[in-house]
Amino acid sequence: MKRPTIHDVAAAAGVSRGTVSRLLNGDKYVSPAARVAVERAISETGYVVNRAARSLVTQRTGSVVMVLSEPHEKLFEDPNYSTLIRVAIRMLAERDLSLVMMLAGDEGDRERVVRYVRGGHADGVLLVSTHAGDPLLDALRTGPPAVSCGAVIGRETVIPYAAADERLGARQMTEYFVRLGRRRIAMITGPMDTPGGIQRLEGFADVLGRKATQRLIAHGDWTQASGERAMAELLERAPDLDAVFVASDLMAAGALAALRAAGRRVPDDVAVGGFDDSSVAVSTHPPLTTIRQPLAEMAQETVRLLLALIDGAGHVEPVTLPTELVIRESA
Amino acid sequence: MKRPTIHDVAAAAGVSRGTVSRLLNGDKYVSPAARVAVERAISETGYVVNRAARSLVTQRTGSVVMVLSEPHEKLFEDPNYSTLIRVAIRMLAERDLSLVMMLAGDEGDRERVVRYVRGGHADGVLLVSTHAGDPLLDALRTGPPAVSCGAVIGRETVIPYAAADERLGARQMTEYFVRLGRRRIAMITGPMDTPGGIQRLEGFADVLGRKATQRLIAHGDWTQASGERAMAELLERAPDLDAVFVASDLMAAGALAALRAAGRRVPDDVAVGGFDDSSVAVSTHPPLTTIRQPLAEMAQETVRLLLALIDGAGHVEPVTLPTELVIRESA
DNA sequence: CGGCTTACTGTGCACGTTCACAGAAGCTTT
DNA sequence: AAAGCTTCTGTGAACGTGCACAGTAAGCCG
Repeated sequence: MKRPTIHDVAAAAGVSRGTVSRLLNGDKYVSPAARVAVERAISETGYVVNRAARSLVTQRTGSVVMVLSEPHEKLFEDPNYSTLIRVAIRMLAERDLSLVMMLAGDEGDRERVVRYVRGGHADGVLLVSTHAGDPLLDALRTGPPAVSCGAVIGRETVIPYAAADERLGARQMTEYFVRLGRRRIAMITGPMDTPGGIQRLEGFADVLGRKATQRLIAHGDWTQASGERAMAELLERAPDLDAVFVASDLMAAGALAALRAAGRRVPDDVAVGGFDDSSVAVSTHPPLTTIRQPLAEMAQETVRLLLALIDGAGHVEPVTLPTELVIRESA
Repeated sequence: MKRPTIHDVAAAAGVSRGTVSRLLNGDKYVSPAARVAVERAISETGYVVNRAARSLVTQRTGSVVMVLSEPHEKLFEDPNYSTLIRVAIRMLAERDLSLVMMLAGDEGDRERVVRYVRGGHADGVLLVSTHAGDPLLDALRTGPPAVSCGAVIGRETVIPYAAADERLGARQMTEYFVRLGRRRIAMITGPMDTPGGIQRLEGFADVLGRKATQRLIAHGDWTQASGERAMAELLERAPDLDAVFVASDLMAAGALAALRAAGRRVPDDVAVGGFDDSSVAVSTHPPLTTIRQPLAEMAQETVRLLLALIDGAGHVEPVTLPTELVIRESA
């Protein structure tokens, strides 16, 4: 039992291939009579266009590829990806585009992605958590349009993006600590080759100025374990700290564990602030005071930019969205 | 600048299309001389096969679709999906298959999935968290092979799956509570139209027999909020409980919050056991004693089953993998 | 009535592969 | 020396679609 083709539909409707094709592609020149005949024929035969055949002639694939650049072990530890994936699937589906997922954690993966994209297998590329200097970036300069959720360090002008105002968020948290009367405010940053790593530290320094000494700054890699390590390190270097701004909720969960192990009470002895307002923020004890990123909107805007480019827009402006302080119990 | 085709490669190598195609598809009849010439021509021209053209003639698409059946709001709240996605992408990539993601949360989504699959746009279907009686199941009876990660209630014999031994895991936790000397052991289950909902309750009842009264059982829907609600409900109905087995770590995180709100100490007053050993298990306070599911292996086996079916295996046996008790601080 | 526009329809070709087939060349067997 | 393998190669057809183009019919205008 073969799948019906456009020929079968045409025959059943008593018209030619061309007319069926025109209806399918929204051409205006189809008579009402032909329209109903074809529509009936389509539902009778259960016809579905063959994307491969269509791609072959249109040179479009009907799919967008999401490239996840985290090394494999850490991938997805952060629940934020979920929102992005969900929103992307939904928005693309409305345009009849499907979402293909690829990993770019190691060299082999990256090569595969490049082959895939260069081979014309996707109409657009959705970059996620791409680090500065990723060799993928050069390889993707030619080919279909690419956008990123979150800026790509060093390519801000080349690769359009939608992102939260990281720097603003960091300022909001730091100012809040200051308002609370905290004196020795430390920070645990993300990796310094990601926008979240760099810009959240910048916002922190914006507020504290020269008081933001190296001694009070430690670095993590977004994982919970790294947050715990960094916190232990800070407690050693600066036992008198009374607040810590952690650049992600997940790392903050690690920091809480380290503080507990050291016998510090939160928020009494040490105030803790996270970033993201992800689902872990409410499952820690105490629940995290954090900075909310409008993740759904970011995802939405990112996809919107990509769709615009796919539709032929020569240039689109990056989008920056405001963050918001969410006060819970950790500070 | 057009993309090179197989013709260009053939011309550059001084052979015919056929020879290039044979090399590409691993046919054994290619002379060593031709082989090197073609390989050089491929790398010189940067040739990549056009999947659309290939699909057209082979009737294969080179892609597998993962269908996520959770309603949209809850989707991905559980970090377990991450592992599955990651493993699936990797394993499929090795076979040059790409992973397409689709949602099947509402009627419109489901229709899209059916059209997609029926239209022959995927070589296989990977079902995730499909609930009993999902209309999708009937629609997918014809078409490419489908497997599920975790059994599909009511279709265990029709849709092959790889799953953890849910019932065993529930027994392990319940027995552990008994060993600890707990007397009034309650349970918060998952939704009763999912295997995790049903079988974890069965394991619980296996151990406690008639002591597993309705009064000590509450139901959640896997979300953290539902865990919190269910715990509050249990505390009301059975204030004397001294242990609670929660069918997922995420719900257990919610239960911990409810217990804390009620002033119960964990594990002193109430022992809490989770299920999954997901990332939230270590970010709660206290860290959760839980049942580890071998998620990576489950994902791996699921994909393996699907690949076997795609390769033409007429029938494959479902796989059940053992669980393991992980003792932390909550019990 | 001829010419011009508008609304619609059918047809041939191209897209880039794979596959079946035919055939050539070299080697072994009868 | 003929016949039969084995190894390798080239060629035509087919996959199902969209698009450019040609063509038809009807309506309108002068």
